[in-house]
Amino acid sequence: MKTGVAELISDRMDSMPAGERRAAQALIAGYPVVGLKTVAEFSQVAGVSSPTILRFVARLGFHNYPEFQAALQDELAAQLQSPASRAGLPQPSRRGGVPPTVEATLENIHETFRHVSEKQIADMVTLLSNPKAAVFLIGGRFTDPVAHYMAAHLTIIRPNVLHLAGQESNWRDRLIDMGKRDVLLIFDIRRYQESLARFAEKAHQRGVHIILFTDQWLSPIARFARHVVVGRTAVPSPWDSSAALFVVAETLIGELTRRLEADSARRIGEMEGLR
Amino acid sequence: MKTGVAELISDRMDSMPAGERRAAQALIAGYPVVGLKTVAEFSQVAGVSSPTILRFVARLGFHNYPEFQAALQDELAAQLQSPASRAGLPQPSRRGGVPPTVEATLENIHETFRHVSEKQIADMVTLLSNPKAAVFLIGGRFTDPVAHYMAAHLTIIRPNVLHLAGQESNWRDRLIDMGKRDVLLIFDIRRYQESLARFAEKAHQRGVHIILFTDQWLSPIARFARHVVVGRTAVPSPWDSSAALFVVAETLIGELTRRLEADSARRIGEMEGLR
DNA sequence: CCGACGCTGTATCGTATGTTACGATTTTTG
DNA sequence: CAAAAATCGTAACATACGATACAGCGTCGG
Repeated sequence: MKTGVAELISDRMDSMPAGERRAAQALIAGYPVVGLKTVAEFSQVAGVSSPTILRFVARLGFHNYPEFQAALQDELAAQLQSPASRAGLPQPSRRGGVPPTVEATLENIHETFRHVSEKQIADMVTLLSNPKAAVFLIGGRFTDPVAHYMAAHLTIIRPNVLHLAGQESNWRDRLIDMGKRDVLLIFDIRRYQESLARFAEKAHQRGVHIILFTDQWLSPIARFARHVVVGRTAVPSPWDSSAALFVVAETLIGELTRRLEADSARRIGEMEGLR
Repeated sequence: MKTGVAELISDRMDSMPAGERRAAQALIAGYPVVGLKTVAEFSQVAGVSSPTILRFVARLGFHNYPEFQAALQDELAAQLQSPASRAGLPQPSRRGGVPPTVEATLENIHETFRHVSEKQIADMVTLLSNPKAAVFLIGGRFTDPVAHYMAAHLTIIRPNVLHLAGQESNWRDRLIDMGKRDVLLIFDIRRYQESLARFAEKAHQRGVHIILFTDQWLSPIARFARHVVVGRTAVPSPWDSSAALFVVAETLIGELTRRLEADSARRIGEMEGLR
């Protein structure tokens, strides 16, 4: 039975000393190329000494280093030569390659983007690309980190970005600063938070453009939103998954960065100068 | 301009002597694996002598054999890292909707879970399932929201969970509370933050179990980590993507919830009662 | 607190590897 | 057809590579 080197590693990884484990991680990170280099180079990449590398390969069951390299080469040859190698056979042990909940997540992301048109994304990016208009972000109990993540990026590429966090009384007072040209990004999945809905309504009354990220059951805030992004959240797990919304957020960040390229490049340059 | 080795060969193939041409054909036939073997083996496969191999690589423009091998390795590394070559496009039916960056993200998630074994996940879950041991979470500039997201869930299903946020001086003092049984979850992708590394080292000296979420270039914290999760972050965008790490985090949350089902159900019940 | 064990790095050794010189053989050219 | 040129293989060489012995160090158990 020909068991792959990568599996050998993940099997015995935990029964290894610290140094050899570093070797294992370095090999996985640059698989399999670093294993084809010399022992000295390998050791340097892994940050350990040469003998540790040799002990590492010995623990995997090889009698010497060349034998270990030969195994890698055979594996590589088999992988590259078979034209059907694209289907994802490299892990014969694990069926489907990924755990079911991850598979569901992948499916969710895919499905989410089938319903979010590129035009919709472009429209939202346009809204966000006006540097005069302020951008506010807020989220619910589990989704606020996603809002935070998005805010961390937006702050870099454009001014007037504010993540509304902390005490409710804290951000409620920010309503006073919101005007017709401004944008409010809300993340809200079930169970939908009452406080968020109240906040959204007030903002809506002030003429703020609301962009809502929610799940397929639609937060009540959708009523006030200019744009609604529906992300699939169902996974075989006790929790809902926010991964799809996370990816949508990253996509918006990327697109907006592209759009503002000229301006944001100068801005980033200035920021570097301030260090 | 970096022209591939294979192209170099086909360019100059016809201006080669018979022996070197045999070498070229042998290399193309088993590309690039035979080129990574020793000169003697290469010569044997090609059916020529060692010096002929040397003259062959010299004609391609390389000064010596190791330089030639290094070029092959670089080429191979670049080829393996770009997902387009391998897993390719397993979904030819619905390639329409998703933008390229999303496609890359999906591929990243898939690839990430090829290297994270289920056993590794199970081990990490075991570490996290001890309610006596405290769990601390921290992240870098862009990844701290992911840590926050994970903390929000963990807090519900088990006690002694603390997200280290805010001022550096703030969480540094928390070291005093960390002991040998405790677990520290760190998210760190490039550019790796100096402050995080210092913190990790201190925690490591106190005997804390460190679980590291990083990118394929391995944060220096890997040196101190008991478990290292390598997430793919490359996307066709100015930013790196944290989506893969996000999904890993969700997976851990789900698995841990399942493991603690009995305890956490009672705990959640109590929480409901407190409203 | 102390002894034993295991892990890791430094230094050293033998050897396999890449490299070069030179002569044999084939191919080319006048 | 002969001489010259070019190509190729055999053999000797030097380097650097993998392998090993040993000592320092931290860690665990008594």
